[in-house]
Amino acid sequence: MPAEPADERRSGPLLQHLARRMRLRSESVLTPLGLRVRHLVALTVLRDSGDISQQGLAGTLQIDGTNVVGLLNDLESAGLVERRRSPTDRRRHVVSLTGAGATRIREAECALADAEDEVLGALAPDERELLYDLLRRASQGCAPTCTEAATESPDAC
Amino acid sequence: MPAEPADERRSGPLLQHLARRMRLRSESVLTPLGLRVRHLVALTVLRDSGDISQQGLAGTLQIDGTNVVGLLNDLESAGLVERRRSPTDRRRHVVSLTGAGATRIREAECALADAEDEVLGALAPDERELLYDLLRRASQGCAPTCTEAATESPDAC
DNA sequence: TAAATAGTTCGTGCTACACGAACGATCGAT
DNA sequence: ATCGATCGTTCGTGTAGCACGAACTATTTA
Repeated sequence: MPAEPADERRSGPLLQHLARRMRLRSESVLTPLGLRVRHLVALTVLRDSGDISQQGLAGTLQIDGTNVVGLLNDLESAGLVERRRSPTDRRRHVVSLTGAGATRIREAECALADAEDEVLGALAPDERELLYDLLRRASQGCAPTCTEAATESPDAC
Repeated sequence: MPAEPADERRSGPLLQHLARRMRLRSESVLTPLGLRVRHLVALTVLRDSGDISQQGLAGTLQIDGTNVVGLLNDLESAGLVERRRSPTDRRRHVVSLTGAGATRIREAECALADAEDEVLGALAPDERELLYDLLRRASQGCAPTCTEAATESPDAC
């Protein structure tokens, strides 16, 4: 047998696992704030990527455009985001975070402290910060639409 | 207003976001291997945490015990895991990864290379390795059952 | 003017799960 | 030896998240 038993460890399954645990923990905490997890995900994306069209948001969140409508209806009726018509293309809506939205995100993040403590309890504070930084950069890296990368597939496995 | 606008950045939403992207990307790749994402998550947990009861697996995966049965039925009929009665408590099933299961994980991880490249494309190879290490340690940290921590809630936010 | 595009609304269907009930096998306590 | 609790199993039911398609309006582009 070969010495190395194929060191092909992928983050995918671990990401799924931790995300599930985090989601279950977060839901009960977020409910009193009138938010679902997906709302907070959308708000966070919006905060990190700035103004964006609904189509762009659908691409980033990887959800169907028709479902973006309902998601934004929730957030807009709560005053957390704003839909303005794009001046350059009046078909488009430019979605942006409001001041209230930014505040609500901070409140939610604060409320999530316990959930994060439970799920990431094994990590030291500086490690959690490192994790956050990696996740944020990975998230922004494929922000606009990764879908365009579907063509290239240099599978050298 | 205070100088610091509350630097309460949480990893939760980013975890959800990236996990979703990763899951969507992974599904099509895993299908030819006869696996769903949740199967690979279970196998990975099983590999990392060693033998475990079904109840313990339900706690770690945070899914209902009745659904663990079906999940393990899939994996066992594919020869990837084994159910043996515990010698100390014959009510229990001790679930363990088989050699074929370990092999299949490696195959799956290999096949997931493209998906990971797309989702984590913004990270350098050593950063991805770092991310994997953090995720794995966080995952193992709350392995047995975090549920016991539900009682304590020293919310000092 | 015609065709394509962004967003909206509605309906349909699928999948993942939670949850409860009922059952057999087994353990623990009495 | 008996009884209640526990583990795993099977079945059924319900719900939530989403994808997908159709039809429509407003707008841009060819």
